[in-house]
Amino acid sequence: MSVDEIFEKLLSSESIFKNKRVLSHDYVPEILPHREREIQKLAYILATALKGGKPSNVFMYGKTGTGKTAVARYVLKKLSERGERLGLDLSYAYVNCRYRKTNYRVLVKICDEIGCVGLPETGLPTDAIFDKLIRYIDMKEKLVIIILDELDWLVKTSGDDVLYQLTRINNELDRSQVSLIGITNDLKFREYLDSRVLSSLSEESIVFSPYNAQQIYDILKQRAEMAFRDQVVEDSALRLAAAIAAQEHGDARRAIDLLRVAGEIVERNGDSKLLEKHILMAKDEVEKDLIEMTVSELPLQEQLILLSIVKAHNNRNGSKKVTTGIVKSIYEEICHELGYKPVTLRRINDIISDLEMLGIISAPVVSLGRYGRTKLIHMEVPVKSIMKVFEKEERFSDVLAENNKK
DNA sequence: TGTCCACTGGAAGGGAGGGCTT
DNA sequence: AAGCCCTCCCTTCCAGTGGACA
Repeated sequence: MSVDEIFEKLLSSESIFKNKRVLSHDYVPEILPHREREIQKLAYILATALKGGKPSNVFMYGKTGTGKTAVARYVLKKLSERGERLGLDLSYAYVNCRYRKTNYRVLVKICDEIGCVGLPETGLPTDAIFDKLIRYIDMKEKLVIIILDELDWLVKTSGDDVLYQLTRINNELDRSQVSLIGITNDLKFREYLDSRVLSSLSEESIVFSPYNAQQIYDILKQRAEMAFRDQVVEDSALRLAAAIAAQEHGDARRAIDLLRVAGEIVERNGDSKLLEKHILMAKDEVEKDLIEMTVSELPLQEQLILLSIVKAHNNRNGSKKVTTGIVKSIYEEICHELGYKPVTLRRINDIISDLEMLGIISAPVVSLGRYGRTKLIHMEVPVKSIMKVFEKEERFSDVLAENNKK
């Protein structure tokens, strides 16, 4: 089929989607099923703002896809609508720390969100940005609510300095006030925090438990009705998607991804109904895409280490364990062959930790007694998807060719 | 019971690539 | 242009450690 034909086909056939945007990550529906309790609690806390007071800081915990972000956005949206009607000056900033791992970038993003735009991505002292933020907020008499999503990433990579400053920002403000909402999916995260920051941040806390299959089904049903034309989606397909997502610790976002990708597959194939088989196809595609994208965006050294880990697993005869030391020696061989300068063991160790954070590998520290202490490295994703990325990279072709010979 | 392996992971710092202010 | 300060990736140095083995 030529490109023209593809376009033609897509345009001429009636889309199975009614409103595809409903299935995107940042869409917040009018009704959030099974989160009534959490919404109420957050609304109670934030309602203080409507009377001109400063709401308590809130800490929200819960695994990925349990609705934390959606609840926060939902309540904030309602709050600012209501605030507007009452003539209150209220604004909020949403920052996902996963994509802005430094203090500086988080601050710039906050400024950006509340309308203080045009700050450079790099260059200024962090303090200068902080001052700008304070001055901007204090310009008008207003309440600013800052949502810090995936806060654990920020604290793990650059400490809690900014968090500390933010929890104390009200001392610096004369006319305005700031409330913080911290969101994390790492339940052990509290341990990393300075106790002053923790107590200030968790004046209130809300815990989100994972959805079960029935609840995910309800969510999917709601979205499917909005997203697809009538009679397109089979109920069994929704059940299956819900079951798959429930297995993976009740992640509703994953379930919605499955539904969206399945819809795309249906459309691509020119089918008219979304069935169980499409969900299964979507499952593979979603996983593969995610892994391939992650791996292909890794910096050179991280790719080299990952390649070494994959090789170590391939070479492993029988029960030989893959440890940091083994990866290091294979990595050094590969660097030698390809003419790269190898990084030190200390750096390798950090890279292994990074790969673990990304979920590509698991690397718990174990003690082998007499044989020392090390990380025991396992693959957490199919090797095939990783290799697919490396095979496309010309710079690795030499090592891979030799690998195939063996 | 103590030793000692093979690391782990904190701390400090450097230098390349970049932007801001003066 | 100089002098700061930023991030990112990396190095050097080193104290700390769980548990198999002698």
